[in-house]
Amino acid sequence: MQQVERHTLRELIVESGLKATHQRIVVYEALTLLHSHHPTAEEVHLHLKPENPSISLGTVYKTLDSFVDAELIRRVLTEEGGKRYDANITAHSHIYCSNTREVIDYEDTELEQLLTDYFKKRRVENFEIKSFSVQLTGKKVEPDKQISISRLIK
Amino acid sequence: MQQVERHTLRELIVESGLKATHQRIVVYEALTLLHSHHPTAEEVHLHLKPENPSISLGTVYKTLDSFVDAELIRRVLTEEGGKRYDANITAHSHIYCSNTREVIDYEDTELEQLLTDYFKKRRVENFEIKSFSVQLTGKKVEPDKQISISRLIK
DNA sequence: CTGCGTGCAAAAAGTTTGCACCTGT
DNA sequence: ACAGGTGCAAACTTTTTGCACGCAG
Repeated sequence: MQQVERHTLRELIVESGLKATHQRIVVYEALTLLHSHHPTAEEVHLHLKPENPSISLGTVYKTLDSFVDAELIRRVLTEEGGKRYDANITAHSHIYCSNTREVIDYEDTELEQLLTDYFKKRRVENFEIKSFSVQLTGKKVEPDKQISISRLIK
Repeated sequence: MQQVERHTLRELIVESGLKATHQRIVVYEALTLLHSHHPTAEEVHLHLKPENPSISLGTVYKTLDSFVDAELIRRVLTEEGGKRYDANITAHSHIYCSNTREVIDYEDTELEQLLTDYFKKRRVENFEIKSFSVQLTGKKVEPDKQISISRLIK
């Protein structure tokens, strides 16, 4: 997902039944670039403004909504109450750091497999499950090596 | 949790180091009553108004924040972007219905145990995990008996 | 050329804050 | 008595909406 060129983004958008406008392409591109940030609409807009001064925040909101509807991207669950978006729609989990309020990707194929197997045999009553993910909450513990210059400058 | 009388609620609040004011007691009570709704601050306020006309929405917001800080209740993760609260702080998971936008409790001790065991042996790097929960997303499938008059009227 | 998408600005929703007054301990 | 909590209203943040214009198919 890291290095997808514009041509492919356009195709993905068209395949979802949406018009591939310039705005949609750059919003999608921004999401893949900022994927580890799980950005808000405003963060996407901020990121795009320098290169695309005319793009409006309203359009970013509408675009993200269309993408979610089209299942091109997904909303990230959050305790904070804001809307965050994730271009990575493959099965993966998230860790919420209650200190920094970040949402960090947690990719663990063994865990995904464990749950896939579990839900294969155990159906939930009156419910058609589309996806599942594990939400971990905790606190980042900085390893020594991460006490770098950027920290000391502050 | 269903049937906790006011005396006990008061004790829980005091034990968390908070003053047991009338407002806090009724807010907590409302949360336990509406627990399956995972209400927002506004829904709690609406529920309380008839019996407590003078309680202000601002106080409900502040009270819920204090309760979360005191770990008396927890925020419910949501895709919608609003803040929802849950008085049930025991390990349990949630199902999000993309049709009705409800968050439904999913209690499955086998699942909780599976995950507890899994995370007991597998520590997450640079992270101190405090809690985890599984988020299922899907669509409610109404069983026949639920096709009731209210549906046909529409 | 046609309808969906965009930009803009205003409005609505949701949440926080400041401050004078009140109340549990 | 006094620290902490409450009510109220204003401010702020975030998201949605309506509409005239623009552009992809």
